[in-house]
Amino acid sequence: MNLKKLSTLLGLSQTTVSRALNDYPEVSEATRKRVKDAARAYNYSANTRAKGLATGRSMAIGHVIPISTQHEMVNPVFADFIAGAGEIYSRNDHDMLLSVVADIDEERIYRELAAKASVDGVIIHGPRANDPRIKLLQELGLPFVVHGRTSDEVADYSWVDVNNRRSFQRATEFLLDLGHRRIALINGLELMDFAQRRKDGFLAAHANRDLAADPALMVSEEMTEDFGYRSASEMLRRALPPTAFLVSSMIAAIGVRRAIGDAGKKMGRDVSVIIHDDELSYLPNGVEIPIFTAAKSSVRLAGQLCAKMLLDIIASGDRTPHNKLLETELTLGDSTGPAPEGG
Amino acid sequence: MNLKKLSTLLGLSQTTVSRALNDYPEVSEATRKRVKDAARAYNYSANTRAKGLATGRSMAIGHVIPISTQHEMVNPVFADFIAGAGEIYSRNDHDMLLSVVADIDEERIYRELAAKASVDGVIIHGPRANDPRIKLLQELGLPFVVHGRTSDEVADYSWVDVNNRRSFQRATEFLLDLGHRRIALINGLELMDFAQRRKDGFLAAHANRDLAADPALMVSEEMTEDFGYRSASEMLRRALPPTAFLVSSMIAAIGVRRAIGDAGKKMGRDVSVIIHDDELSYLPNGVEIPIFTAAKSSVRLAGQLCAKMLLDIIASGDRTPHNKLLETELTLGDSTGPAPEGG
DNA sequence: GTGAAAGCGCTAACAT
DNA sequence: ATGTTAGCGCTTTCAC
Repeated sequence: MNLKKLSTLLGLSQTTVSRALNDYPEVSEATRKRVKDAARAYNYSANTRAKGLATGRSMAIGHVIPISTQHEMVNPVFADFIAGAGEIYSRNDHDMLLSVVADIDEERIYRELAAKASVDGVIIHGPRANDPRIKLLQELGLPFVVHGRTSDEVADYSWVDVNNRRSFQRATEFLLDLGHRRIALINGLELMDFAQRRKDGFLAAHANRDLAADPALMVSEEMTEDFGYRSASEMLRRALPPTAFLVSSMIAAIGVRRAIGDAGKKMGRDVSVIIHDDELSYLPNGVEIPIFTAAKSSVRLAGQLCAKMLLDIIASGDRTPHNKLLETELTLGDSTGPAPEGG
Repeated sequence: MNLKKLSTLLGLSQTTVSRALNDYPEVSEATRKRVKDAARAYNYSANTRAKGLATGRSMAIGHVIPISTQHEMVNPVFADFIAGAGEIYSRNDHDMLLSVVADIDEERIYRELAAKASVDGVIIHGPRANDPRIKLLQELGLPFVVHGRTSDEVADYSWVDVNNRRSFQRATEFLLDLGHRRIALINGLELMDFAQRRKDGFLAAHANRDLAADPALMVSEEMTEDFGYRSASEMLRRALPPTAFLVSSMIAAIGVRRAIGDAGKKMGRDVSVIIHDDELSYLPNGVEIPIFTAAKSSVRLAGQLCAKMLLDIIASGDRTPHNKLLETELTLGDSTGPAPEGG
């Protein structure tokens, strides 16, 4: 079924049928109803490509998922982010175009997306210091929203970010208040902006109490489960092992948990850094070594906000930077548990 | 830059330029080179929608990601599956269209994808018994490949599946050979085809040795971490707790591990059900309670195969069912560890 | 080996 | 309130 057939069937012109379906005001209500009923009856939907060609818009948003060349690994938070964004897109009749691409090839992909005009805008993930993608997209004139920020640039682009610094500062303060003095920070690659901010928060919490964070307890690498396992195992074998872990990713936290189990320690309560009143991603259990991880729910929310912001920008044609900093909260469950043995 | 401008620039007709770029044989090599160089220089790529409109093909594959209405949860294996499929698509100049949709709305989405002609084919995930989507897509004439199978239908559709039955049978046999007699099966919802097959394999392994599987050690539910934690905790509190766990999902396995830790048991060696010579997803450590999970690598491979099969089907126009059963192997690491205490 | 022209299915001026 | 027409950017006969 296409517009031509449908309009012949109805004894109307293509124009009128098109206008009726797209809610143009000049069409009479009687006609509109007749047209819409017929469209439903014949299961008619306008051909995406023809519509896009005529309007010059694709009604699609691109997400470029860079896959680590080293580990062939997809960052698992994408699943939740994508789910959040996808929800917004389908609610606004937009499609989501996914490009899974080796992180080396990212620039080429953006150029292609722009040249082929296959999307109206893109979402950028995991910005790095002085990220070249931002300049590129501005040059290409392709609207975009960054999930995260890069510290070293002026804020001349739109972004949505979790307040990483503050949430890690508070998480650290929470552990310090419990009496922990040897807190390990298992962090992401420091060239990633979020890892840098989280570390800042971790250090600030110590500094505010005139304590020194032990550099030997701070590691940063690509966040694999193996990395969590290796680094935590090594730390736990030391004469003075850490009494708590602050872990920057869920995946690495799995490895950390395994290491704690192997070391014969009890698993700690998981405390999540969460947004608003969203639920905990882990249930609490007996506290001995607390582990903090970022909650899935916040990632999903970030996906929704990025998507909404980008659609707004595209619809309004307004290219002045928008941004949104998501404040997080610590949710601690019903009891804070005992202080660590060695003080 | 578009074809018209490019051809004027070159002093050629649109036709010739188009033919040169699309490797039509009748164009002279000299012209082809000149055209391709110019295209690169001006960063020209054919507009996706115009090309699609002219050819009647979208060069895009749809993936409908159903999100559980109960848990608002995305099955995390999608990340790896998508990564595998995406790799194949980009290698073949296809786009991937993702629709994240409440599982209730799936049918509507398929109808729309077909009506709007926004994709050339789709991949179906997580087939259930007598899955209505299969009939629907056949009716719509939209080419598709199913990731998984439904047991109750004749094989008149194309699918790619892991040999779930056999891999779980072998995993169970491995545990039985180690001396385990109380093996827990933490399984997915039994209305999902894969869960049914895995259970079959589990039971077959017992039956082959004239052993009876304890029904109280077999649970099935939507595979959340919480489910893994709850069910394993409960089982471990019993007078006769299980000595090994066979877990149907990585996420649930995290919960199971947590429960094992809480119960004061040591974490088991992780043994993965893997395909071919792909690497282990977990490193082995001290054995006490073995846990089996399906490896991520197999999911990625399945994504690649589904994608490749679908592209082949579309290219050839051949609608006779193709299928592929992926055989799995157990990789056991370097030692099998001690038998369980209570035999 | 190259070009002219029609047409893919739709929207958007411009009539009426 | 409805219809006519041109055109979005490409591919594809058909002609030379």
